[in-house]
Amino acid sequence: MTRQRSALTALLEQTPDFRSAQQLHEMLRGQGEAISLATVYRALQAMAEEGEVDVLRGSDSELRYRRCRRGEHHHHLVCRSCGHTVEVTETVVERWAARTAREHGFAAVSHAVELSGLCASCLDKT
Amino acid sequence: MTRQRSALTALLEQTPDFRSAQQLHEMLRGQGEAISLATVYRALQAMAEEGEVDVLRGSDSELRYRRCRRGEHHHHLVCRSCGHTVEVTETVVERWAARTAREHGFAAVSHAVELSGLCASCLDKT
DNA sequence: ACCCAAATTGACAACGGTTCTCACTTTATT
DNA sequence: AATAAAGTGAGAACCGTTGTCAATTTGGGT
Ligand SMILES: [Mn+2]
Ligand SMILES: [Mn+2]
Ligand SMILES: [Zn+2]
Ligand SMILES: [Zn+2]
Repeated sequence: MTRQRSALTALLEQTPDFRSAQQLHEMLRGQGEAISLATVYRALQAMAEEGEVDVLRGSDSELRYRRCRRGEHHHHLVCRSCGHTVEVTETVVERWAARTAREHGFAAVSHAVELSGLCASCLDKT
Repeated sequence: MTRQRSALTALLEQTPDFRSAQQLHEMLRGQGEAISLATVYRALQAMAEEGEVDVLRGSDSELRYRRCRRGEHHHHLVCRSCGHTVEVTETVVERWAARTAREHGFAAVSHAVELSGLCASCLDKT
């Protein structure tokens, strides 16, 4: 565990919304940390493989990362305006996915499910 | 409607699986069509905006396109080995998405749902 | 068929996020 | 302190995609 990694880990711990590698890098620089962009990318992808952070790809092509509270499998409801994120755990979708796969003779099926909309507070501001 | 566009349209019509812009370009070149890669990109993105083709982004960062049979909203069950694609229309997920959004005070919620696994024929080959 | 404005095309440069390279520094172990 | 292994930084390279702009093609009016 290096200085750079623990700085990133600490930052993720106090960042509630999904952020891109570049955003996280800027945030670290902004608070005086000396760290390179390449290191941020490497650390994030290592954490993602370990399941320590969740990865999300928006409509654009850039990945965004988040330290999620619950360790178990879940999905995200993300505000497309402010980024506010709600973790959603429910078995309805998992059952649907399993049933659909079985009906079509598929196996080893994984699913990608994300919801994006406008959160209550963003709706108030209009 | 130009020569290039109709060639691409015809190709998509007889291509059952999701293909990338570059793959489609190579296929057209392979059958003797003179068409540039930029034109393929432009045509595909126009068709996507018109809803004439569906767009899917896999684990990598490249987009894949497919002329889907049903025009209404649906999801895809894709074989990660051979690309074989099944269109899935069911209301379970839509209801779950709407309910979840409402429970958390979100509005204007859209959902991205994709299933990927191994199809029956790919399973046989093992 | 001809004219012409508008749309489309092709070759190539540019872009943006990400990954690679490799010399150097830091870490962990003895 | 000595040493091997792991991590880092700067910048180049990568790759799918989008932009540029001159040249070509298209379609509607005549
Ligand atoms: Mn799930
Ligand atoms: Mn749906
Ligand atoms: Zn919001
Ligand atoms: Zn298959």
